[in-house]
Amino acid sequence: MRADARRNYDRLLTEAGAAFAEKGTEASLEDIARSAGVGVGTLYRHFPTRQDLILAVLRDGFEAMATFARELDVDDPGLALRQWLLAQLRHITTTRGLTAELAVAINNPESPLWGSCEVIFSVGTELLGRAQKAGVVRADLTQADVSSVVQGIAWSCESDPVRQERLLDLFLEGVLL
Amino acid sequence: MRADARRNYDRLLTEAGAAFAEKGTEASLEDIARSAGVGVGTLYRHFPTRQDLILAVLRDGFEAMATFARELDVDDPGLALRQWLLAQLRHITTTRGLTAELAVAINNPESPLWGSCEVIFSVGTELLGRAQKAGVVRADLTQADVSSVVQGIAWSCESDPVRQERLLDLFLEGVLL
DNA sequence: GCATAAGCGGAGGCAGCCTCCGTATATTTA
DNA sequence: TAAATATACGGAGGCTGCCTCCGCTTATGC
Repeated sequence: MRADARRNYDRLLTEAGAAFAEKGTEASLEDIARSAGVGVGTLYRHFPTRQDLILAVLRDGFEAMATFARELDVDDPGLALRQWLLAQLRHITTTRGLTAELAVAINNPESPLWGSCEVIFSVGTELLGRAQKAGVVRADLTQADVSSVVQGIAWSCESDPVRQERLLDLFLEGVLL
Repeated sequence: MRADARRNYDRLLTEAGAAFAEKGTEASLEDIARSAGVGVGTLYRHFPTRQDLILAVLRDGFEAMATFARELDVDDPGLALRQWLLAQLRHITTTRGLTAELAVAINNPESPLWGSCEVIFSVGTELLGRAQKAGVVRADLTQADVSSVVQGIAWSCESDPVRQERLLDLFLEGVLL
């Protein structure tokens, strides 16, 4: 790879990382090219699709993550696992787009979307309350917890209902008394 | 509201529902207007933003969901809750966009994105394995389960790290021995 | 230094977003 | 029922972002 190509590649990666973190993964590619000081043609030659660019940015972050993971305390595997998961949460969150508005709305009465989530929320609360009264669900669980977990599972296994069910069961086994 | 306006509103809602289910929430609004047999101007008058349209479609579905929930077996609250959550998963999944490519990739060796997820996956497997060997995590848990749950939590509480942590702990309490 | 392979960049065609306003139609009034 | 009025319609047009294509530039090897 020619020296100038390498330089442009690196600049694009840096700028893309900043842009995605700030504006989400839908940030304008022309803007990214501009702030890297190259033409769009150059961007597209290095990263034929947006996906490719996102992926390259993620890969960068992944390496740092892996390093972090290898340095975690070996003597306390439970704690280490937890720290690892937390770090991942943080990383995913900074690179993820903004599609979560609805997921936020369902737990936030201030949101303009709240009104139409209310029915669902109250019905869910009712069912949860009943299950708790019957003593089959731990009492400290809130409807907000439940809806977030459900949203999350739905999203993360969008095209695999079998996995969705498995994860839901995993969650419930910790929740059912 | 004038009769023709009502008619167009309903048509738009129907077509939008179909389009979002088929192509995700990024479906072209001009296409939706066209298939509803109205001009884009009409679409934008009724639904000033894409968000408004998505919301209206969801609201439609929510009503059916609430009806379903009210009919669930009162004598078995645990089962009723589970059925309710499953129905929600299904509903969310059909209306959600397609941003889940990465979430899928991390559990799918066939995906073109798999390569760069591999490091993360193997490091995670390592940490999980250690925790399991130490007897602090149940043995039947897989790395695929963990990464899906983490992705899901990250997404569903994107802008609220406190909630993220709480949900993670909820999950772990069911998982830790 | 020269040849040439490698890389650059931005014009241009296309698609989707959203606004604006002249036209059309439902509803009200007399 | 016909005029008056309020309400709603539609699509042209301006704009932004996507992606391709190809003539020009520059690094590299001899």
